[in-house]
Amino acid sequence: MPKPIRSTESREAILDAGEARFAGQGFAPTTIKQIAADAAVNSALIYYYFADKEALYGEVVSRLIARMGQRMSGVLAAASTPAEAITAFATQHHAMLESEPHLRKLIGRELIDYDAKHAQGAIRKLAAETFMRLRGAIEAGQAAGHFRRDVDARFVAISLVSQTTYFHLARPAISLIVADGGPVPKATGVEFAAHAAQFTLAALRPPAPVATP
Amino acid sequence: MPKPIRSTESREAILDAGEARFAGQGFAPTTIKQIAADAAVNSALIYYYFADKEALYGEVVSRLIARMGQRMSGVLAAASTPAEAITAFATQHHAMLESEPHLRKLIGRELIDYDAKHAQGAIRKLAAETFMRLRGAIEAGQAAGHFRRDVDARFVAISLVSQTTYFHLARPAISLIVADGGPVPKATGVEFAAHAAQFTLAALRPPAPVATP
DNA sequence: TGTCGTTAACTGAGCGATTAGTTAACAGAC
DNA sequence: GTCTGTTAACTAATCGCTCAGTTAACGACA
Repeated sequence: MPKPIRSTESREAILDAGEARFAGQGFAPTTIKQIAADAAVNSALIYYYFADKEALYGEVVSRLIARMGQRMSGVLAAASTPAEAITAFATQHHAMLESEPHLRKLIGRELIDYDAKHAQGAIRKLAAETFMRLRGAIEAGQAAGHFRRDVDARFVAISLVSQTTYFHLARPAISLIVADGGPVPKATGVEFAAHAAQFTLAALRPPAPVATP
Repeated sequence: MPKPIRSTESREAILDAGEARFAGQGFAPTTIKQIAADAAVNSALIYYYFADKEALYGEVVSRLIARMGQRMSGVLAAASTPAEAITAFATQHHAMLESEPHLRKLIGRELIDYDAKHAQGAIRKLAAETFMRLRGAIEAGQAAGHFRRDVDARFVAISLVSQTTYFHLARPAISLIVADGGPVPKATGVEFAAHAAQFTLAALRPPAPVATP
């Protein structure tokens, strides 16, 4: 039977299917035939658009990280004070990891399995744009005297990111701690994101000035 | 020709080889033959000691997590004040992740790929013993009035663990931030662990009392 | 308007290599 | 002589990837 020509539609479908499969099962256990079936496409077509399985994987990962960077950069750009930037970042970073379920697994695996080699470019951009914006906000707060100055702004930014990220990455362990082994309630995630922001702001609070008699 | 009988020695060798391979490459890409070769053992012997590849993997992961829990519990038990517990935990947790290179990858993958299902028991024990000790130290500090009371001690403990863990998990990304893409210097890791402890203690510092006129 | 050439999009069939797991047999210890 | 530990040889299945084609769309030219 003849085949309808979908052109770039097929390519997108392959990328979407690949994202879901690679995120859900990992690289090796995912088969080209699975992706083809999910995308409703002949498996050979995948090799028409992508050099091989790994090249497809690379595009999937890069696309996802770029999406994440754009979203977080937007959040930071919209904040009007350093404190607000920190709060907004924590809240939105958590929300993003909650709403894009593939993110946590795909990026986690890319970092662990491949030392981010497929996403080099995307991660470099993430570091240069999104992370730098976050660091800039912290340094602005330090310059204005709202935050203590005796901490490395880069370290503070890492501390902030680590909290929201880890909460999602280590979900199965967290669930034992906050939910007795059951699924972590959505409200708890929101609470924790708020905690991370407050925690960070509290750590940045300048020490009480010494009384000058 | 048959080899001399090594019994439990062979079993241990298989577990060790499995640990290195599963950590280095992940579950699926690791083959039974590779493990057998590394352990200097016939591949069929693996099926003599373990039901299948997955059962072997489960034992490898559980053994590793148990080792980690024991070490960290010891660190916490040795601390004499809540503040010292926090500092010691951060320092030693970092040191452990540095000295046991398999930990980061194996546990990361177990959390992401399998929702910790192979390590259920080991992680449950970790949550009940090690994590509870850490939480207890924080609550003791709150009870004694050294730490502010308006934070959930469980969340604080997660915030602390997340920082040291994330630093190692996201190493390829961190290297772009603190080392311009090169390998993260050992000293930077130590500095960050110290930062995490100070950061946590700063966030726990009670707010300056309001002057009562 | 018709038709011819070219190219992009797509497919069915299958090769070659790999792998988890099995089996039947055997050596040494007790 | 039986049980534990160990092995070589084998199987059944899977999977990445290639290849030799087919089909649809489009532009050029008569």
